[in-house]
Amino acid sequence: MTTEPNKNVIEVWTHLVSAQHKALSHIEAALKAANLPALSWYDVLLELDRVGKDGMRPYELEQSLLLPQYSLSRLLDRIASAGYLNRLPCKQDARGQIIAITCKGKEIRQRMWPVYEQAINQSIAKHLTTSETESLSKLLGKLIEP
Amino acid sequence: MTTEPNKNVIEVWTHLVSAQHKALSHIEAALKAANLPALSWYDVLLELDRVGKDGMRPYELEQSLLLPQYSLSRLLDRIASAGYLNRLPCKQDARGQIIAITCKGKEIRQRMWPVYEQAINQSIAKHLTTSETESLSKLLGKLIEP
DNA sequence: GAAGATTGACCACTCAATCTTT
DNA sequence: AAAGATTGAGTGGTCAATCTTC
Repeated sequence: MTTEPNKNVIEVWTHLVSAQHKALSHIEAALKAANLPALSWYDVLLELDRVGKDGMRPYELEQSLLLPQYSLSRLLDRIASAGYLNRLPCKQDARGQIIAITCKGKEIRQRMWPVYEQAINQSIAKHLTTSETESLSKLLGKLIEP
Repeated sequence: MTTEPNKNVIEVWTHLVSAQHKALSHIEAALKAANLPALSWYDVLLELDRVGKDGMRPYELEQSLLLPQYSLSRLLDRIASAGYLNRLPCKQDARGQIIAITCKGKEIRQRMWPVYEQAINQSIAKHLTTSETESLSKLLGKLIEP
């Protein structure tokens, strides 16, 4: 809480970067080794799967994923090209569109999850006790608060 | 430590991504707003500044930074073009080279640090007590261990 | 004018291939 | 053959500009 230099604060930052990098590399490598799409695709497909067949608007996705509009636009292009989602015109607002997951998209997401989950467990759970996991989750939560 | 699905483990992962993303965005934005180079340049310049005027070999830098060889090679290109480091032939091993920070490089690194530090403090210290900071540092440390 | 979304140009990262020296 | 380092081609991210509709 002080404004003076604090060694532990710097260390939190460097450890945060290293830990995220290490876990992410492991997860992406596991997906690639299983011939599955990248993690960014999973995030999109998960959200679309949750809202079901009525789909959602891209600007709604922006908020849950941490992507700017132009970046999401191109990501959706690629996922749509692979046949995992459809883009439909939006009747309420002709500027926008509705994106909805396809059967093929649901299927690939289901195949991704076990690989993803196992990689998360290996990156996180293997290093911590149950109680440490809980503490870490709470502390990281504080960093995210506005 | 279990192999069964654990809600907190997933939450640690998602919070880790969000927290790192939030802090990184803030830091990069602060550097850009001050018309300073990106964070990746700082990491290189800091290592070079530490070893002093004798410089170091690129493959040594690879280990401290989390970059593959080809990625570092291009990063060094850019930093050298800006005049912040010199590439010198290596007499002991003609395959390699020595990279050393320039005066201009030292200067820009010194100008980057206060901006960087303040952004870290705003991203981390503002959200945590001293004791929480210490705990978080230790817990994140466990994730990095091999 | 503002919001939803896309695009062209540019920058940075990745992979595999390459070159030189050991 | 292995290690240090670079490069060409392809991919993804970023910025500013643009288009359409509200």
